[in-house]
Amino acid sequence: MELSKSYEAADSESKWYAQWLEHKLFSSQPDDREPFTIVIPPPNVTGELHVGHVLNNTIQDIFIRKARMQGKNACWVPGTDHASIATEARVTAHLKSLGIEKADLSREEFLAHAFAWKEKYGGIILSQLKMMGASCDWDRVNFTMDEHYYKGVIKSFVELYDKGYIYRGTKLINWDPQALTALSDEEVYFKEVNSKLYYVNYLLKDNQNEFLTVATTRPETIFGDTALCVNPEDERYKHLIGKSAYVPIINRQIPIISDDYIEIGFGTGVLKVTPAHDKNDYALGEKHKLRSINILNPNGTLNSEGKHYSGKDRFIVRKEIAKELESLGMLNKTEDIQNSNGYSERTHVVVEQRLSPQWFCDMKKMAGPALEAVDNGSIRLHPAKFANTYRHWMENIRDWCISRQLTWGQQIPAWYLADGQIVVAETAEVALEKAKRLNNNSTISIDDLRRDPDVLDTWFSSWLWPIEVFEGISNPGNADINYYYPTQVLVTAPEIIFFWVARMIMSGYEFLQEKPFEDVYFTGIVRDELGRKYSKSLGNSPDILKLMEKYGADSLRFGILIAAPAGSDTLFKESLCDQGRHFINKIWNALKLIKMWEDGGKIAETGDSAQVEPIRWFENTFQKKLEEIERFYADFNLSEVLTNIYSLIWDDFCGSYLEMIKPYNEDKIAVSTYQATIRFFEELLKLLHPFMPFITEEIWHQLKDRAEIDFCTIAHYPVYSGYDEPYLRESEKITDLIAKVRTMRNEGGISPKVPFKLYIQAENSQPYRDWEKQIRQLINITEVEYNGYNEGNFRRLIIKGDEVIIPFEEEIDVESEIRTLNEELEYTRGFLESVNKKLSNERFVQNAKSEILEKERQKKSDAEEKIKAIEDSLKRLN
RNA sequence: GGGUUGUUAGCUCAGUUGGUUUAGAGCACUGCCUCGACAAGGCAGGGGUCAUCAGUUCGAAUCUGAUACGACCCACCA
Repeated sequence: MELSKSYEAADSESKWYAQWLEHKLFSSQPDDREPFTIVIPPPNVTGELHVGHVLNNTIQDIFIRKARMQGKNACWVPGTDHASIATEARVTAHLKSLGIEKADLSREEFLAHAFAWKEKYGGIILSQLKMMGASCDWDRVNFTMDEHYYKGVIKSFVELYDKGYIYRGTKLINWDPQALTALSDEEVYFKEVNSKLYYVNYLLKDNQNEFLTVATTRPETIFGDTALCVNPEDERYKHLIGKSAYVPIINRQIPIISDDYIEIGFGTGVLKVTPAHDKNDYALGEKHKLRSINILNPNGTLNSEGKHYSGKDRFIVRKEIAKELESLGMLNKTEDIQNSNGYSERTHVVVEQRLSPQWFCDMKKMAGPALEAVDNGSIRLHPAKFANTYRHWMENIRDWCISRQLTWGQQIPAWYLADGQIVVAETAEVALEKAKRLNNNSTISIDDLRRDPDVLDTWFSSWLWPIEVFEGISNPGNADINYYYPTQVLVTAPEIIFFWVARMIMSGYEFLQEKPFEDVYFTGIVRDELGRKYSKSLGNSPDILKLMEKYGADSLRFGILIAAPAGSDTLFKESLCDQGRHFINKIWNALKLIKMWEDGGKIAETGDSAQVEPIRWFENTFQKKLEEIERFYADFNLSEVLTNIYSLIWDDFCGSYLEMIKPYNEDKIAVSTYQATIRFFEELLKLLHPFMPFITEEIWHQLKDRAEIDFCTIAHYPVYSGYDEPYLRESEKITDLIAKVRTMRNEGGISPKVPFKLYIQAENSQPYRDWEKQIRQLINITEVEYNGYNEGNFRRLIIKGDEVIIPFEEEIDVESEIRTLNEELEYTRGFLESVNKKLSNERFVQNAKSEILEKERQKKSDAEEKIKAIEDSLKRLN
């Protein structure tokens, strides 16, 4: 069959993916083999593939594919996350566009709409993962709102409640005024912003002509002020402690208290205390038994405490109240300052502190074993530096606010009785039984129980992911969880180390008394070529689908992996995909060359001993590189793995080996050489397969006829078996000779087409004799003569300690010849001197390891030989 | 404020416990080459006082300290 001129990625990719699925190559069931399990970090069900997903999922695919080829039972579990805030917002907006208000719907109706929406639009990302070549077990797709998953989350809640870890309490929490829900500390991010510092005057009760000036960034919160506070040591204000002042506008009388929390030098040294809207103020309020006045509605507008500002948004009030204060003469001045504000991770609006009753989970007990696991290396983080970050967070862990005022999510399994009693149970029926027992009253009916309307934080379901995808909580002790858990590698972004990774470790030990995974590989952040994060607002995100269409999934995978150094960010640009495409083209052309031999009858039945050396050389080179590649894999350094495979294929196989064995003119290639070449090609395809699954599968099949189930995807991965280092060093003489002759031709302007004769002066000429055929072929040599010294003004090259003489028909420039040799002589002498300096240093000879000493001696004798050869050459020239 | 981390060629990065040459790769750049796999290519070449200073050592890109600039994380700011 005629090969096409170039590789057609689109056809090949859809063809092979379909075949892989048809033959169930990605499916996994427990068996006798060693399991190798990865659970995907579940993308939001609303999500679409972006460049970060490509990096993350390609890495997982590489690990999974390699493990599969190494004979392990590879299982990659895919799925999506219900992402309660994001999805609820999307569904609500969608309904609105249809003229339906969420407020008009019952809980059940809304959920029905949400599930319908999810069925229709959700999970696009999973089909996009397939386009990327991800070898997930698609029979195991999980969703965090699946029936078993929902049940597992509820069960875990009840279990933790019964243990006393989960409790209900009224605390100051982070409030998202747009999503109208509580948030955990992790869902708030801080950003430096330009803002104004307002200096507001508070009149003193005792002397209505005097005032205290308070510097605040939030003048709209004065309605919630319940004290002023100064440092007890502050000489300016000492006499006022215990007195009172009036809040401007509303003229409420508030006490002036003291606390050493106040920094004398900061602002005016006077703090207005607003316990309902600030964490530190809240603490002060508790300590000094102050009133707490909530001035905000849930949506961020002021409530009736805000008097004539009631109903207006906090930011509008801030501007208006400044004007009013100014008109009243109570605004001393304003200053521009930089301060940091907390924003909602989901809606990106400024978060408010709000006092409200919520559900919390006490994490302190769970943190113990989780911290221990990372400290003692039972779980390894890559790069290891993240262990410090992890430890710091774990040691300072705070209670987790797990309730959300939303509908889309697992509803909290808590029921309230009329008197405020709380019953927590997996179902209403069990809750009723518990309520009856609790009150010793069998007349309580289901109607007396009111279920908490709130749902759980999405992360309260995600933290069970490695367990519940195998139904380890809803159906404990089943065959899957016993076989696949703990999983092997987790590949994720460092941003969610606290959100997710740390919590999975805690839940693993809490629910299964076992770690969830052995290694955690943190990818870097993918940035554009200017080092900026990809973001919607910058509009710099590449369209992944277009890139795949243009370059193919393999090239995209190549592009993103080659630029992803271990432990730091990835700078991505489209030209990297181009490099991937060039690479594919190179491999394709190697295939074409080999096919040409077959089709052109270039294969000879008889053996050819002249091709023994290239085969031996490549075998050793391959093994040497394989050793390095395995080392980089062990270090999770995938870009270096790929770089090495790339150069092994491009430089060593195509650039050197194929050129060495390529039949010229009427020559033929021995069938043994041909078979060795096919074998090498196969080994290379296997090495590359985890990175570029499609092109390798395509060539795997083009290379020879195969049985129906013979796929590169399940071929046996190459095994390192050692190599002959002295042999490889010896053959450097040949590559050195070839390169030097080419350089000489280049510099002398002598065309590669001009053939010439070679004289080689060498103590041991055997290596040159073994490679003579290749030498003649690669640098166009008509004849090689050994140790037959030739008089005359000829070019001389020094190969290690050997001398190579090239006679030309034309005159050569003796002067430049001498100059070149002198330069080399000078360099080598300098080098020898540095070696001698070391060797004549007694302390070096005494202290250095014997192998290093040996190396230095080898360097010395090499350099001396070389100097002698150069000097001989110079003598003959003079 | 606490912590982590970085600074090596024009760009992106390697450089293993200090000693494989007087520091490497890819991309970019320069020259030559359409020669029967491949111009999406081949062959060759130029380019770095390893951020700065001091120290340890027989020996430092590598270890220590300081300085400069940068990145990130946590806490937090009236």
